[in-house]
Amino acid sequence: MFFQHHFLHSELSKIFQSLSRTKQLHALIIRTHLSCDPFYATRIVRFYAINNDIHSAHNLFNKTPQRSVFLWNSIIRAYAQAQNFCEAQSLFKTMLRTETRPDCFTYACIIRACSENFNLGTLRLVHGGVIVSGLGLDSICGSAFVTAYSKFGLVDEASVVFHGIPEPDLVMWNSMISGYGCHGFWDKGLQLFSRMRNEGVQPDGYTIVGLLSGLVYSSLLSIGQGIHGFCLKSGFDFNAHVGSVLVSMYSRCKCMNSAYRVFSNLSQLDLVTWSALITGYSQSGDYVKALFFFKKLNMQGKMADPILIASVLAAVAQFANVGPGCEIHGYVLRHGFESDVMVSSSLIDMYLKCGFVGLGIRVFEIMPERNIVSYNSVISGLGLNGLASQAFEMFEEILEKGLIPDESTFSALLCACCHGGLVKDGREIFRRMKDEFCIQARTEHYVYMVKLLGMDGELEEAYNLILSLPEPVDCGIWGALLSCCDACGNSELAEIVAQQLFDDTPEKSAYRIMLSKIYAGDGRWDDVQKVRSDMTGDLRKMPGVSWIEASGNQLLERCINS
DNA sequence: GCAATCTATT
Repeated sequence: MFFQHHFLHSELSKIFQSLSRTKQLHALIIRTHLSCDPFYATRIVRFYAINNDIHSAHNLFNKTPQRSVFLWNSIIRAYAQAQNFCEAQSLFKTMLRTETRPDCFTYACIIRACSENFNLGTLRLVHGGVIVSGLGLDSICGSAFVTAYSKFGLVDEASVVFHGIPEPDLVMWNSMISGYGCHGFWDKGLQLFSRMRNEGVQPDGYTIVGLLSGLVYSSLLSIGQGIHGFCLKSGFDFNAHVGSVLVSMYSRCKCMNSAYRVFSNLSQLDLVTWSALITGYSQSGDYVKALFFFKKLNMQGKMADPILIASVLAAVAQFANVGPGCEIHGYVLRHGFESDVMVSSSLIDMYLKCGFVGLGIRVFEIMPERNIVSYNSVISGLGLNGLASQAFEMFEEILEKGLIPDESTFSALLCACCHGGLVKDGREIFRRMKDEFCIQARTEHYVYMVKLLGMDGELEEAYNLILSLPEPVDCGIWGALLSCCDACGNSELAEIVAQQLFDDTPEKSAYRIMLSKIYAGDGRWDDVQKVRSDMTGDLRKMPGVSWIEASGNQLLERCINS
């Protein structure tokens, strides 16, 4: 008997990565009549869950009469991790009717499940339950609440929970800093970081990740560099997660040299880090490097995932060059990614942006399963290629199939109307979006409406539409009207619109260039001179360069604007 | 003894 116990303990201390080993161990425990012991049952339930055999885990749970809080937590967690929130919740409710009281870990698991399941109502109920059960000031439950409320975008509520805990632990600080970071409140995150250090709490990798994730604009580069400096001093740059977030921070800031430097110094590179680098090159317009690193990844025998493939295809689609896109299509077929909705939608997008409408539609037609994202890709691509009537046919198909159009669907349709000059259809679809589908118009929708009206000469109506919007109006919307004034040669309205833009965004030179161009068209050279002389230093426009590839030759076209 | 709250790429 002693031997058996000794043997079992040494076996249990190993991590069971294989289902067959778990089954062997389970059989052994049944033979030794230990299967009713909640200690062994908990371990085996956990092993089954790790090996994705939730059925066996549940069976064992059912057969164990004495259920400790550990055993309950294991089975609830197993369902929550398998995304079966219904079963997790129903087990939790059953648990509440037993004598075993849920502890902070039970609640933490349920709280997380509520946020992953987007169930705010249940989250609030659970919050009440936690307070009633006397765990209202517990920092483990508190951290889970801070994270959950943040995921719902309710950062203020998260902060109320955080400030209600008298002695926050490190995880609690980290949860709040991440909450701020995820919603772009990098300044509040930094303030909290400095408070935390003043109170003598040492940050860890999670803290740094939370801080860095808030830096989403290239104007925040120097803040990111400061945090990077702190990482170097504190030795956090060896942390794989921190390294990966540094790569993506520099990528977002379009600072690819630094991104690559961090990347090349990392000792363990996983797919997320590779993706961060490749996406960075893709989004900063360097598709050659994006493809180069994609190939390098493959040469190391690592397999890309749908997210990375979509990102590389987006890089290729920015250029009217279908060759590399076809190569990636081959890769997709070879590795069996064609059934992934995200991959197929990116392929459609790529082919249509490169002007290969037939190929894009073909990919769409053979997709086994189409969702609203795939339809949106097709509609937007058809619109770009001037095929507005086909775009509207697709819209009808969405409705026939019972799919629900979203904001992007209407964006794509309005864009199609702009390209085709379909003012009447544009007005109608804009009205239906609001009245019939109860979708609130966003900036991009107004930009398209203003363009559509303005290009048709209805400048006054476009202007009145903007005036009817609540303040502050996005500069993209005013900018759209300004370019319409340019196209219609209306310098009178252009002056009013431009003044609005100069007040809102004095640092953007594009609008000043546009106004000077409008004056020039009117022959008002004195005014041209005045606008130009207002532009000093950084506001001066760089000469534009653009190129297209035609039958293998690069045609370089240089336009001197200054 | 066992379960264990907070991290990165679209």
